[in-house]
Formats: sequence, C-alpha cells, structure tokens
Amino acid sequence: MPERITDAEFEIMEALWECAPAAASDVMDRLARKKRWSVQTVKTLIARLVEKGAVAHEPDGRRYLYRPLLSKDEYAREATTSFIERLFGGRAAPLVANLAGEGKLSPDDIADLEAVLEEIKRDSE
Amino acid sequence: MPERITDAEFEIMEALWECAPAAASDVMDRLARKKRWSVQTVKTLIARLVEKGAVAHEPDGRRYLYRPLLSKDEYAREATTSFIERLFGGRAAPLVANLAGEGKLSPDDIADLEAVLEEIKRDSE
DNA sequence: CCCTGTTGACTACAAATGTAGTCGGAGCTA
DNA sequence: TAGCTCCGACTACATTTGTAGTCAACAGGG
Repeated sequence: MPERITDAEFEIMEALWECAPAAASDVMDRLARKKRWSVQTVKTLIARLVEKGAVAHEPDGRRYLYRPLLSKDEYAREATTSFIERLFGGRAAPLVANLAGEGKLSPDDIADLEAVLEEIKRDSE
Repeated sequence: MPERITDAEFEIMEALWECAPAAASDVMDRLARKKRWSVQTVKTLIARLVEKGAVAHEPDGRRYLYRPLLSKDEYAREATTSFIERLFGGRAAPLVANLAGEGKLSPDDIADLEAVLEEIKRDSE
C-alpha cells in the first residue's frame, strides 16, 4: 500500500505500466506525446515514486531500470474503492445511476454492463 | 465549473450539502464528529471555496450564510466522469468489472445495478 | 586520452494545500 | 460604558506538488 500517488506521478505510472522495465529516458519518450516535461521533471517524479514504494529500481549498467510495484489493476481497485466510498457511500449502483443521469451511458455501455453482471452472477454460483 | 476542490474542502462541501444555508459555526458543528479542525481552519476552507466559486455567501446580520453553488450530484457527475476517463478509458463497464474482481459487489449490489440498468433502458425508449 | 553526452544525486523554488493564529469591530451583558 | 465574545479579514507557515536546474561520474567516439 504505497502512499498517495499524485496526478503528475500517475502519468509516470501509466508510462511504466505500458513499458516496464524501463529507464528514465524510455519513460520520457513514452510521455513525450502527452507531456512537455523536461528530463529532470520525469526523473524527479520517478524518484518520488521510488521513495513512495510504488516503483522499484534495479541497476542496469550505470543507469536504473524502473518497474511498477503496483499494477494498474491494483491501483484502479484501490482508487475505485475509495472513490466510491467518498462519493457514493460505498455503493456502486448510485454511481452507475449517476452516469446514466448524465447520459454517459450509450446502449453499448449498457450492454457491456449487463454482460459484466451476467458474468459475475455466473462466477459466483 | 469551479476550480478543483481539494480533500479538505470536500469535507466542507459535504457539510454544506447536508445543512445549507449555514453559518461557519454550523459547518464547524456538523464536522465536529469527523474532524478535529479549529474554527479558523473551517473558515479558511470555506473562504477558499467561496474564492473558487463553489460556495456562495449572503450576509445574515453580522455573519454570513453559506450555500453550495455546486450540488453534490453535479460534483459527483464531474468527478465520476473524469475518474472513469483517467482509469478506465471512459468506459463504465471495466469499472464495474474491476469492482467485481475485488469482490466489492454483493448480490444486493448486483440486484441494484440490474434495476438501475432496467430503468435506464425503460427511460430511453 | 580528451570531448561529449547521458545518468543519477542533490538542490531550487513557486504554487497549492492543510492547519491555524491575530486583530479590530459589532453586539450583548452587567 | 467597560468588558466579553463571536465574526469576518488578513496573515502565517510547514508540507506537498509541479516543474526544473546543477553537478560530478562514467561511457563511448575519435
């Protein structure tokens, strides 16, 4: 359970989830499209993630290769749980209802959701 | 579309959503159970929310009454949309699948979700 | 062997955030 | 009317966050 990951750090994690193990420059390249960050910025963020225990680093020659210690799935689970806790009293249904209210659910989304629910029910039998 | 609301500010919003219009001391009382904040802290947070345009204040004698300008529902919609955008590529289904993977969905939750989906489908016809 | 470029370590610094103190005025209280 | 109390306005300050600079060491090109 690493400490809180900030927005900027999250961008680094995204890159690492896609291309780990990676050197700082790889992360840099991966991010180039989205973010105009200097190399130093990227390195600072990576260093903070290492401090926070969210990323491991192993020596590779005279540089490091970095690798997330927290999978995107795990991160998403934790983030989702606490998000729903805060805003929807821990229940998922109000969240979905909320999305629906905003017209954020296309018929496709609804079909997807139904499929997911079916699967859950099948699995739990 | 007010600026970003921080965690501490969110606590204030929660209190205001429950008891607006309210004076600073009312918010203070409402929060007393959850947070050991000094009155000044609460006032500072309220002031920041006013600056950010998330809360309105109207004079009431020699004090102010505060009232959220952003409903909890609106806030939840925005927050949910950007949350799902970030973590799940904008699709709700993966989010629900993720919750399910964590065993976060009880049979009750599933029933709720199915009901919500039914309702959405009915409404959209 | 020297130059250049890359790398991690350390440092910098403004803005945002969490948390709270001080102060002067308005009204109540005796 | 002197004091107490409550209020908003302003100020304070450590920490976290976003963003980046400096520097010394090492590696490879010539």
